[in-house]
Amino acid sequence: MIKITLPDGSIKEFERGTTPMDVAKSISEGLARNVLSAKFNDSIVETTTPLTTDGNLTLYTWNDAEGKKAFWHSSSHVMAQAIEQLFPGAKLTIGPAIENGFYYDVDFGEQKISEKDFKSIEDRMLEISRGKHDFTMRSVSKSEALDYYRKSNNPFKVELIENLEDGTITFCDHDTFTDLCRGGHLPNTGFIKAAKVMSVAGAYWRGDEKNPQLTRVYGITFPKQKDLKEYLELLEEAKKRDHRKLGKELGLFAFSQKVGQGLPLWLPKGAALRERLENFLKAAQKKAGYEMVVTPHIGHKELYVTSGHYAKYGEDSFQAIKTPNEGEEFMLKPMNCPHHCEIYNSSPWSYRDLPKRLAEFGTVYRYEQSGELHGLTRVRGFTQDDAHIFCTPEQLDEEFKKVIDLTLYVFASLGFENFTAQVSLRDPDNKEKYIGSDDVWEKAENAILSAAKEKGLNYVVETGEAAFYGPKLDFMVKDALGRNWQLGTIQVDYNLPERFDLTYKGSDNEMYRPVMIHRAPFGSMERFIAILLEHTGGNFPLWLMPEQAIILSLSEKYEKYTKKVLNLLENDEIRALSDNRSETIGKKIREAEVSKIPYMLIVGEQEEKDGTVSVRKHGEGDMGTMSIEDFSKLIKEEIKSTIKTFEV
RNA sequence: GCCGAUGUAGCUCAGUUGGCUAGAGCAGCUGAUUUGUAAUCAGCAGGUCGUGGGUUCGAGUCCCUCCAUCGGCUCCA
Repeated sequence: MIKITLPDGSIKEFERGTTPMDVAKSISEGLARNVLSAKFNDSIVETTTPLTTDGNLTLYTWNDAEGKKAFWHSSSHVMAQAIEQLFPGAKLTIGPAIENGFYYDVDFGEQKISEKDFKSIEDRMLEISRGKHDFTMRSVSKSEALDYYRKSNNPFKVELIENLEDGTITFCDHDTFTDLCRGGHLPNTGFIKAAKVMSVAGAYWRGDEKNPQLTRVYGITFPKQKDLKEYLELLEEAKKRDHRKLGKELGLFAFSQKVGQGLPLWLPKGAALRERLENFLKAAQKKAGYEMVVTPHIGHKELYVTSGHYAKYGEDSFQAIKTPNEGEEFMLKPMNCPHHCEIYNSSPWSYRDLPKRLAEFGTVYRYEQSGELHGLTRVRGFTQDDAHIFCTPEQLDEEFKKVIDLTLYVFASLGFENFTAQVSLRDPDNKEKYIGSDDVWEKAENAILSAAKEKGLNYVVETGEAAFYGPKLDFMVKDALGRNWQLGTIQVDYNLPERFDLTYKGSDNEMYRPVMIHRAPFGSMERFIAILLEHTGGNFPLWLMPEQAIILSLSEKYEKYTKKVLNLLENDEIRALSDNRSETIGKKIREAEVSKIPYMLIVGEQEEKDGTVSVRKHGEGDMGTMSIEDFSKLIKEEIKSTIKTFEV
């Protein structure tokens, strides 16, 4: 007999060789019907794996992330089988579960796959599922495994197996299908009741551009048809919050083929919105001891040779601009740091002057490959809410933590609660991608890790994600479709101070090297506004709204009173519009609702007589009649409650 | 840049197997209406069908080039 401990702490005895499925059955028939996968002593096992020792067992259903993972991982086997049957000769590579569904990378060889084929793949998948084929794992020797895939002429699987250790290799079989697999499956294919092939895309073998390109087939499956329907509806809803669509509808920004791809044009309402955001951050930065600077949009090539950016990005950036007579080369600035270093160098500093915090809303231009551009989130010309802090090594820790506070303040003020903090470190196996010595990198990485820890940030560590001159702490936020974007960033840099020979005089009259912090709480105005649009669906906090209220007159007869109300609101610095057209009030309300104006003030005979407005709130409806002063007060209170001042 | 898809009026979309002068709703303009909480009525105007080439008696429709956009990959100072 063995002792199995369940998550609730209870311990039950079972025959040696009992399976997780048997345990589920012993608890309840219902659980047994719903159990999808299991974890035994920290490793994922099949529901049919015989348990031979005492241990902790967790059973997973569709409601657990692990359950979904097993579901989708198993589904990728089923899709692979369907593809193999429909596209004979297609070579399978890898097919993992992802956040929403799964994919399989396939070498289709000469065959083509497109959206037209999706339906037949889905149908075949469901056909296979209905067969209720068991997933069964078996161990194979390395030579056996290699033999199997050499015979089927699949160099990808051969390569994978060559990198595996003999004795650890397992295959998974279901129906007539066999795949190299580590495990973690549903009991059988019958659980899959709904299947959808979502899209195809090119993907490089092992994620390397130099390798051949495979076709990645994305799919998703569900235990109920209804779940699939809901998922697709959710995607439709998310599309309504797409910032590209909202930005156009709300008149915030536009693009022009003539101006060039990835170069946003800010329309009056969008420009005003940006300005409000800038002023919000400027006020906080002023309190935090930053000073504003302004630098040009171009810089001499030598500037970037010094910074190292030229060596790293010179070939892959907008090319140099030349002066007509002297042939001097200037680059469009891709970042502000070199300019700020030269501001630092414009006068000598004492340790007493530090930290020096230089801030600039600096517009930069980067050549992003055309396929990488994406609305406002990935553009070729954008404005960073940039600042560089030059401090002594002793001040670094404190300064870094202050920047975390500022960033958290920004995020909290704009309602970004679900962000991920990511510490991006150097890839220790690819040191040639970075500049600077090991010693300096170690110092910088430790500074970030300890600050993040001390601030109690819930962070993940990603190696190989650092900037080429230093490690970073990034604040990632998801868009409407769940894609992660880096917004705020804080970076520690010992390298540029070296390259620009930045110095300060210490208390001992010796010269020292300052440390530099690069930071941008928004990241860029463009990306931040894009993500904010997707989070709010265009219903920004009242203080940011292009228009806060619109006065809707019942008929042209009340034009005079409308003007009076408008004037009073303007006196109170409320951004308001008026609509005096000879349209029905229903139409005016509808248009105001569609354009997401937070408050509608309806005025007619009664209001004019009493000096009041009839207030309607966007998305909510009639709030009743109140005096103009009371309405002003209402607006002011709402703004006050959503935006707090930054406390240092 | 690579793989796949898309591109018709300001916006959302129709447009048969290639066949008369490319349609609709909304927005716009003109007029009527003077309105009480999500679309008043009528009329008018608006398109080199993304671009350039080709096939054809004939191309929005078929083929190629380029451009832009969308979903991914790679990249992201």
